[in-house]
Amino acid sequence: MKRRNTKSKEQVLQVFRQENTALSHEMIQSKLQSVERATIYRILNRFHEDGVLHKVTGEDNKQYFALCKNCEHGQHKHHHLHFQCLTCKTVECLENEITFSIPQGYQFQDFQALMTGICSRCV
Amino acid sequence: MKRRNTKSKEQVLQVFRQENTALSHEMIQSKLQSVERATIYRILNRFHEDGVLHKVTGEDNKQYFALCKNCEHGQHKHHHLHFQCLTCKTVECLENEITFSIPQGYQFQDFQALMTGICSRCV
DNA sequence: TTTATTATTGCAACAAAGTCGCATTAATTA
DNA sequence: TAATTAATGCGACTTTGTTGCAATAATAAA
Repeated sequence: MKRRNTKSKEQVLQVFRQENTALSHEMIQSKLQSVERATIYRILNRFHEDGVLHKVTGEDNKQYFALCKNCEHGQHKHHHLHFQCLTCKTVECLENEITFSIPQGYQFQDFQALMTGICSRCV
Repeated sequence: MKRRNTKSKEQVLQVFRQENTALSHEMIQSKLQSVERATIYRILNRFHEDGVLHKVTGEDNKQYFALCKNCEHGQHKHHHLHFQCLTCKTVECLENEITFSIPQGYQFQDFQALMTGICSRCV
Protein backbone atom coordinates (compact mmCIF):
# COMPACT_ATOMS: atom_id res chain seq x y z
CA MET A 1 0.00 0.00 0.00
CA LYS A 2 1.68 3.15 -1.23
CA ARG A 3 1.00 6.42 0.55
CA ARG A 4 -0.40 9.40 -1.32
CA ASN A 5 0.15 13.07 -0.70
CA THR A 6 -3.04 14.87 0.13
CA LYS A 7 -3.98 18.35 1.22
CA SER A 8 -5.16 17.11 4.63
CA LYS A 9 -1.91 15.30 5.31
CA GLU A 10 0.10 18.35 4.37
CA GLN A 11 -2.06 20.56 6.58
CA VAL A 12 -1.58 18.26 9.57
CA LEU A 13 2.17 18.23 9.01
CA GLN A 14 2.16 22.02 8.80
CA VAL A 15 0.53 22.25 12.21
CA PHE A 16 3.22 20.04 13.71
CA ARG A 17 5.96 22.09 12.09
CA GLN A 18 4.56 25.24 13.63
CA GLU A 19 4.34 23.81 17.14
CA ASN A 20 7.15 22.51 19.23
CA THR A 21 5.02 20.60 21.68
CA ALA A 22 3.23 17.31 21.26
CA LEU A 23 -0.32 17.65 19.97
CA SER A 24 -3.55 15.81 20.59
CA HIS A 25 -6.25 15.17 18.03
CA GLU A 26 -8.32 17.87 19.67
CA MET A 27 -5.64 20.53 19.22
CA ILE A 28 -5.14 19.68 15.58
CA GLN A 29 -8.86 19.58 14.94
CA SER A 30 -9.27 23.07 16.37
CA LYS A 31 -6.65 24.39 13.95
CA LEU A 32 -8.03 22.48 10.98
CA GLN A 33 -11.77 22.75 11.20
CA SER A 34 -12.18 21.88 7.56
CA VAL A 35 -10.64 18.43 7.95
CA GLU A 36 -12.95 15.67 9.04
CA ARG A 37 -12.56 14.19 12.54
CA ALA A 38 -11.95 10.59 11.51
CA THR A 39 -9.58 11.74 8.80
CA ILE A 40 -7.34 13.43 11.33
CA TYR A 41 -7.32 10.28 13.44
CA ARG A 42 -6.35 8.24 10.41
CA ILE A 43 -3.63 10.64 9.35
CA LEU A 44 -2.13 10.62 12.83
CA ASN A 45 -2.14 6.85 12.96
CA ARG A 46 -0.55 6.53 9.54
CA PHE A 47 2.13 9.05 10.39
CA HIS A 48 2.79 7.09 13.54
CA GLU A 49 2.98 3.79 11.66
CA ASP A 50 5.35 5.37 9.16
CA GLY A 51 7.59 6.74 11.88
CA VAL A 52 6.87 10.36 11.06
CA LEU A 53 5.33 10.97 14.47
CA HIS A 54 5.89 9.40 17.82
CA LYS A 55 3.14 8.95 20.35
CA VAL A 56 2.67 9.40 24.08
CA THR A 57 -0.43 8.93 26.16
CA GLY A 58 -1.09 11.89 28.41
CA GLU A 59 -2.33 11.88 31.98
CA ASP A 60 -5.66 12.98 30.52
CA ASN A 61 -5.69 9.69 28.68
CA LYS A 62 -5.41 11.30 25.27
CA GLN A 63 -2.91 10.43 22.60
CA TYR A 64 -0.30 13.07 21.94
CA PHE A 65 1.89 13.05 18.87
CA ALA A 66 5.11 14.83 18.06
CA LEU A 67 7.39 15.00 15.06
CA CYS A 68 10.17 12.47 15.13
CA LYS A 69 13.52 14.21 15.16
CA ASN A 70 16.85 12.49 14.60
CA CYS A 71 15.05 9.29 13.73
CA GLU A 72 16.49 7.37 10.84
CA HIS A 73 14.32 5.36 8.53
CA GLY A 74 12.85 2.58 10.64
CA GLN A 75 15.19 3.23 13.52
CA HIS A 76 13.60 5.37 16.19
CA LYS A 77 15.69 7.40 18.55
CA HIS A 78 13.12 9.09 20.67
CA HIS A 79 13.57 7.26 23.90
CA HIS A 80 13.22 10.47 25.70
CA LEU A 81 11.02 11.58 28.53
CA HIS A 82 7.88 13.64 28.03
CA PHE A 83 6.45 16.13 30.44
CA GLN A 84 2.78 16.95 30.77
CA CYS A 85 1.70 19.95 32.78
CA LEU A 86 -1.40 19.15 34.82
CA THR A 87 -2.51 22.76 34.60
CA CYS A 88 -2.11 23.73 30.94
CA LYS A 89 -2.03 20.11 29.69
CA THR A 90 0.90 20.87 27.39
CA VAL A 91 2.99 17.83 26.53
CA GLU A 92 6.58 18.52 25.63
CA CYS A 93 9.53 16.37 24.69
CA LEU A 94 12.42 16.60 27.11
CA GLU A 95 15.92 16.30 25.78
CA ASN A 96 17.28 13.60 28.07
CA GLU A 97 17.51 10.21 26.46
CA ILE A 98 16.43 7.39 28.72
CA THR A 99 18.41 4.22 28.69
CA PHE A 100 17.07 0.85 29.71
CA SER A 101 17.65 -2.77 28.94
CA ILE A 102 15.33 -5.26 27.33
CA PRO A 103 14.71 -8.41 29.37
CA GLN A 104 16.18 -11.70 28.13
CA GLY A 105 14.09 -13.23 25.37
CA TYR A 106 11.85 -10.21 24.95
CA GLN A 107 11.31 -8.41 21.67
CA PHE A 108 11.36 -4.66 21.79
CA GLN A 109 8.91 -2.57 19.82
CA ASP A 110 8.34 0.84 21.30
CA PHE A 111 8.90 2.98 24.36
CA GLN A 112 7.19 5.92 25.96
CA ALA A 113 7.70 7.78 29.20
CA LEU A 114 5.68 10.52 30.79
CA MET A 115 6.40 12.72 33.75
CA THR A 116 3.57 14.85 35.09
CA GLY A 117 3.62 17.94 37.25
CA ILE A 118 3.45 21.70 36.82
CA CYS A 119 5.57 23.40 34.19
CA SER A 120 7.55 26.55 34.86
CA ARG A 121 5.01 28.75 33.08
CA CYS A 122 2.15 27.56 35.30
CA VAL A 123 3.96 27.19 38.61
CA MET B 1 -12.61 12.10 54.47
CA LYS B 2 -11.72 8.92 56.26
CA ARG B 3 -11.58 5.68 54.32
CA ARG B 4 -13.67 2.69 55.32
CA ASN B 5 -12.92 -0.97 54.97
CA THR B 6 -15.42 -2.74 52.78
CA LYS B 7 -15.83 -6.18 51.35
CA SER B 8 -15.34 -4.92 47.77
CA LYS B 9 -12.12 -3.12 48.61
CA GLU B 10 -10.77 -6.20 50.30
CA GLN B 11 -11.73 -8.38 47.34
CA VAL B 12 -9.96 -6.07 44.91
CA LEU B 13 -6.83 -6.08 47.07
CA GLN B 14 -6.98 -9.85 47.21
CA VAL B 15 -6.91 -10.03 43.42
CA PHE B 16 -3.83 -7.83 43.28
CA ARG B 17 -2.10 -9.93 45.93
CA GLN B 18 -2.69 -13.06 43.88
CA GLU B 19 -1.32 -11.60 40.65
CA ASN B 20 2.13 -10.30 40.05
CA THR B 21 1.32 -8.36 36.94
CA ALA B 22 -0.46 -5.04 36.56
CA LEU B 23 -4.21 -5.37 36.15
CA SER B 24 -6.81 -3.49 34.18
CA HIS B 25 -10.35 -2.86 35.29
CA GLU B 26 -11.49 -5.51 32.86
CA MET B 27 -9.32 -8.19 34.42
CA ILE B 28 -10.48 -7.39 37.93
CA GLN B 29 -14.08 -7.26 36.85
CA SER B 30 -13.85 -10.71 35.34
CA LYS B 31 -12.60 -12.10 38.65
CA LEU B 32 -15.13 -10.21 40.74
CA GLN B 33 -18.39 -10.43 38.86
CA SER B 34 -20.36 -9.61 41.98
CA VAL B 35 -18.79 -6.18 42.36
CA GLU B 36 -20.38 -3.37 40.39
CA ARG B 37 -18.46 -1.85 37.46
CA ALA B 38 -18.35 1.72 38.72
CA THR B 39 -17.43 0.52 42.18
CA ILE B 40 -14.31 -1.16 40.86
CA TYR B 41 -13.34 2.00 39.02
CA ARG B 42 -13.82 4.01 42.19
CA ILE B 43 -11.86 1.57 44.31
CA LEU B 44 -8.96 1.61 41.85
CA ASN B 45 -8.91 5.39 41.77
CA ARG B 46 -8.99 5.67 45.54
CA PHE B 47 -6.22 3.13 45.94
CA HIS B 48 -4.23 5.10 43.43
CA GLU B 49 -4.85 8.37 45.25
CA ASP B 50 -3.86 6.76 48.52
CA GLY B 51 -0.66 5.40 47.05
CA VAL B 52 -1.67 1.78 47.41
CA LEU B 53 -1.55 1.19 43.66
CA HIS B 54 0.43 2.82 40.91
CA LYS B 55 -0.92 3.31 37.43
CA VAL B 56 0.33 2.90 33.88
CA THR B 57 -1.51 3.39 30.64
CA GLY B 58 -1.11 0.45 28.29
CA GLU B 59 -0.62 0.51 24.54
CA ASP B 60 -4.25 -0.60 24.36
CA ASN B 61 -5.10 2.67 26.02
CA LYS B 62 -6.37 1.06 29.18
CA GLN B 63 -5.32 1.89 32.71
CA TYR B 64 -3.30 -0.78 34.44
CA PHE B 65 -2.71 -0.81 38.17
CA ALA B 66 -0.18 -2.61 40.29
CA LEU B 67 0.53 -2.83 44.01
CA CYS B 68 3.09 -0.34 45.18
CA LYS B 69 6.08 -2.12 46.61
CA ASN B 70 8.84 -0.45 48.58
CA CYS B 71 6.87 2.78 48.63
CA GLU B 72 6.90 4.62 51.90
CA HIS B 73 3.93 6.61 53.05
CA GLY B 74 3.57 9.45 50.54
CA GLN B 75 6.95 8.80 48.98
CA HIS B 76 6.68 6.75 45.85
CA LYS B 77 9.58 4.71 44.62
CA HIS B 78 8.18 3.11 41.55
CA HIS B 79 10.03 4.94 38.87
CA HIS B 80 10.50 1.73 37.06
CA LEU B 81 9.77 0.64 33.55
CA HIS B 82 6.72 -1.39 32.59
CA PHE B 83 6.48 -3.85 29.77
CA GLN B 84 3.35 -4.64 27.85
CA CYS B 85 3.23 -7.61 25.54
CA LEU B 86 1.38 -6.77 22.36
CA THR B 87 0.26 -10.37 22.03
CA CYS B 88 -1.02 -11.34 25.48
CA LYS B 89 -1.47 -7.73 26.66
CA THR B 90 0.13 -8.54 30.00
CA VAL B 91 1.64 -5.53 31.71
CA GLU B 92 4.45 -6.24 34.11
CA CYS B 93 6.69 -4.15 36.31
CA LEU B 94 10.36 -4.41 35.40
CA GLU B 95 12.92 -4.13 38.14
CA ASN B 96 15.15 -1.43 36.71
CA GLU B 97 14.67 1.94 38.29
CA ILE B 98 14.73 4.77 35.79
CA THR B 99 16.54 7.94 36.73
CA PHE B 100 15.83 11.31 35.22
CA SER B 101 16.07 14.94 36.17
CA ILE B 102 13.28 17.46 36.58
CA PRO B 103 13.69 20.60 34.46
CA GLN B 104 14.50 23.90 36.22
CA GLY B 105 11.40 25.47 37.75
CA TYR B 106 9.18 22.46 37.14
CA GLN B 107 7.22 20.69 39.84
CA PHE B 108 7.25 16.93 39.76
CA GLN B 109 4.16 14.88 40.44
CA ASP B 110 4.28 11.46 38.86
CA PHE B 111 6.10 9.29 36.38
CA GLN B 112 5.27 6.35 34.18
CA ALA B 113 7.15 4.49 31.49
CA LEU B 114 6.01 1.75 29.17
CA MET B 115 7.96 -0.44 26.82
CA THR B 116 5.99 -2.54 24.37
CA GLY B 117 6.95 -5.63 22.41
CA ILE B 118 6.59 -9.37 22.69
CA CYS B 119 7.29 -11.11 25.97
CA SER B 120 9.34 -14.28 26.23
CA ARG B 121 6.23 -16.44 26.69
CA CYS B 122 4.68 -15.22 23.45
CA VAL B 123 7.79 -14.89 21.29
C1' DT C 1 -25.96 -1.65 72.36
C1' DT C 2 -28.24 1.76 69.85
C1' DT C 3 -28.13 5.79 67.14
C1' DA C 4 -26.08 9.18 64.14
C1' DT C 5 -22.92 10.28 60.59
C1' DT C 6 -21.25 9.87 56.18
C1' DA C 7 -18.19 6.89 53.09
C1' DT C 8 -19.30 3.55 49.87
C1' DT C 9 -22.16 1.10 46.79
C1' DG C 10 -25.39 0.07 42.90
C1' DC C 11 -27.72 1.69 39.20
C1' DA C 12 -28.46 4.20 35.22
C1' DA C 13 -27.31 7.75 32.37
C1' DC C 14 -23.71 10.09 30.34
C1' DA C 15 -19.19 11.72 28.19
C1' DA C 16 -15.17 11.47 25.52
C1' DA C 17 -11.75 9.26 22.63
C1' DG C 18 -11.21 6.64 19.06
C1' DT C 19 -12.62 3.06 15.34
C1' DC C 20 -15.00 1.15 11.30
C1' DG C 21 -17.88 0.29 7.10
C1' DC C 22 -18.99 2.18 2.96
C1' DA C 23 -19.79 5.17 -0.83
C1' DT C 24 -17.37 9.04 -2.92
C1' DT C 25 -13.30 11.66 -4.19
C1' DA C 26 -8.91 12.40 -5.90
C1' DA C 27 -3.72 11.04 -6.15
C1' DT C 28 -0.90 8.33 -8.86
C1' DT C 29 0.28 5.15 -12.60
C1' DA C 30 -0.17 3.24 -16.97
C1' DT D 1 -6.80 10.46 -20.64
C1' DA D 2 -8.36 6.50 -18.36
C1' DA D 3 -7.72 3.03 -14.71
C1' DT D 4 -6.49 1.93 -10.11
C1' DT D 5 -6.92 2.31 -5.43
C1' DA D 6 -5.45 5.29 -1.26
C1' DA D 7 -7.64 8.72 1.24
C1' DT D 8 -11.69 11.22 2.62
C1' DG D 9 -16.34 12.30 4.62
C1' DC D 10 -20.08 10.75 7.01
C1' DG D 11 -22.55 8.28 10.32
C1' DA D 12 -22.93 4.75 13.44
C1' DC D 13 -20.70 2.45 16.84
C1' DT D 14 -17.46 0.67 20.70
C1' DT D 15 -14.98 1.09 24.71
C1' DT D 16 -13.25 3.17 28.76
C1' DG D 17 -14.23 5.74 32.29
C1' DT D 18 -17.17 9.27 35.06
C1' DT D 19 -21.11 11.23 37.65
C1' DG D 20 -25.59 12.11 40.17
C1' DC D 21 -28.42 10.18 43.35
C1' DA D 22 -30.83 7.23 46.41
C1' DA D 23 -29.90 3.17 49.27
C1' DT D 24 -26.64 0.65 52.14
C1' DA D 25 -23.38 -0.19 55.59
C1' DA D 26 -18.89 0.98 58.22
C1' DT D 27 -17.45 3.71 61.89
C1' DA D 28 -17.89 6.93 65.75
C1' DA D 29 -20.58 8.81 69.37
C1' DA D 30 -24.01 8.44 72.88
